[in-house]
Amino acid sequence: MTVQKTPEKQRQRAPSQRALQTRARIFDAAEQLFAERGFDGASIRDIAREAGVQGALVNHHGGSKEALFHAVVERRAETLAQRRRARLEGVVQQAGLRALLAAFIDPLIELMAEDPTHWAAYARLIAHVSADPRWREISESCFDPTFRLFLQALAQSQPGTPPERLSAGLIFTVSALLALCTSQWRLEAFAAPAAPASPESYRETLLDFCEAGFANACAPARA
Amino acid sequence: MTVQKTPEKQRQRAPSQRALQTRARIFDAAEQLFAERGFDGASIRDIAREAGVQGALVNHHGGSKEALFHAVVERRAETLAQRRRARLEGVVQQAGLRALLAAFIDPLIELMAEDPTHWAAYARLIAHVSADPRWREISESCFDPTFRLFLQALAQSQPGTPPERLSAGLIFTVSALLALCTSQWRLEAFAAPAAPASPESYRETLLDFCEAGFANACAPARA
DNA sequence: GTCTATAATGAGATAGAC
DNA sequence: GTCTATCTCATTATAGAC
Repeated sequence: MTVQKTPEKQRQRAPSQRALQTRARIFDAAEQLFAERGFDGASIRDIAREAGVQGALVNHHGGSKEALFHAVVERRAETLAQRRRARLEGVVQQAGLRALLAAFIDPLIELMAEDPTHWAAYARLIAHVSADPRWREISESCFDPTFRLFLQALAQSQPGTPPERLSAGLIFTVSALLALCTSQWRLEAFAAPAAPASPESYRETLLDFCEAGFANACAPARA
Repeated sequence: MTVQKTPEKQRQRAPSQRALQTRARIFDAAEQLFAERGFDGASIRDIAREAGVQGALVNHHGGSKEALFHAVVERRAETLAQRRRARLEGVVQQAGLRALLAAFIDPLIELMAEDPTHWAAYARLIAHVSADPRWREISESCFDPTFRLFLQALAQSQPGTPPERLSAGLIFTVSALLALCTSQWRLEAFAAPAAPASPESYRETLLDFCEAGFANACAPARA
């Protein structure tokens, strides 16, 4: 199906403050519910109720349900991508594997720490988009470019590694990162109840895991 | 919500061959569609059409939609769990990390190789169940017991490791395994088109990645 | 921009004949 | 066990008053 976004009518004048707030509330509610229940599990009505507006307003601001989903994902994608690019550029050529992976991993973890309400939901949303081939287009436009950027940097860091090993390694890293962001409850279910286990310590564990995994699965020596 | 399975009426007589085939077709269709589109994205009507039966038959054999979902997941869960337990028991005490992880990873990969039509769909289904807190009960009954078994074995293999590091490591491993099973398309999208990259080689990469990751993130020395 | 009202469709589930 | 027919409700989306 073609994407059919809200047709960009020529705006007569700038939207009012109230309209912008309404729009933001609708987007926040949609983000929350799409993240919790996925695209099919969240209805426009649910979103309207969560946002405290009438159902018709959701269609007015978001267009079709699919267009709304696209818009909600795209809303924060550039923020994440910019932070990742900035961190990547801050890593000098020979900075090593760990710094490279941290440049990919940390932005999302940090955004979740800065604004958990929105970014924890957004992380779940990314997980939905990544898991469902139906949203492949969104992935390609929002996340793949950054992914490829890191792939290139990793190729320079691990010269001679077959490209399919590099991409597999980064895919494993992404999946582990998303598991960490979306399955806090699962982590807590298996950890000892005594140890509080801070987010920072989990970030350390993830980085330890992926750094060594990458070094071993993507070692220059291997063919 | 309580699970509300199909009430187990006293059977008058054994089901006919035809009935069993119908039931299997319905379950296969449900497995396929739940795997592709998730619980909410797959309708009973879609499942009936895919199975080539009338809609009412789906309710007859599967009960409510939720009960059908439960039943479809449970149908193959014990097969997978048995293979994993068998492989785990075949690993002697000091066999090492790699053998332990292979005992967890290989059964699913092998089942997918033996019967791709059903088990590739089932792997996607596991991914849905694992990602959605709504199916936590299913996870707990179908997959968590095996998970804990491996956690114990890993604790013996890596003595002194904090338990939350062990569970995090195994969760990362599961997520990477599921990514490998469900995102073949993504792997191929980033790999060089020249290299065919067999499933066996991806299994190797995954094992290399997780073994080293575990060894580093769950090293006995760390506190 | 926001509301009410409603159209049009599809959903899950069941009754009852065969 | 299987089918037809149908109930009831929720869904997305739009029309049109304000």
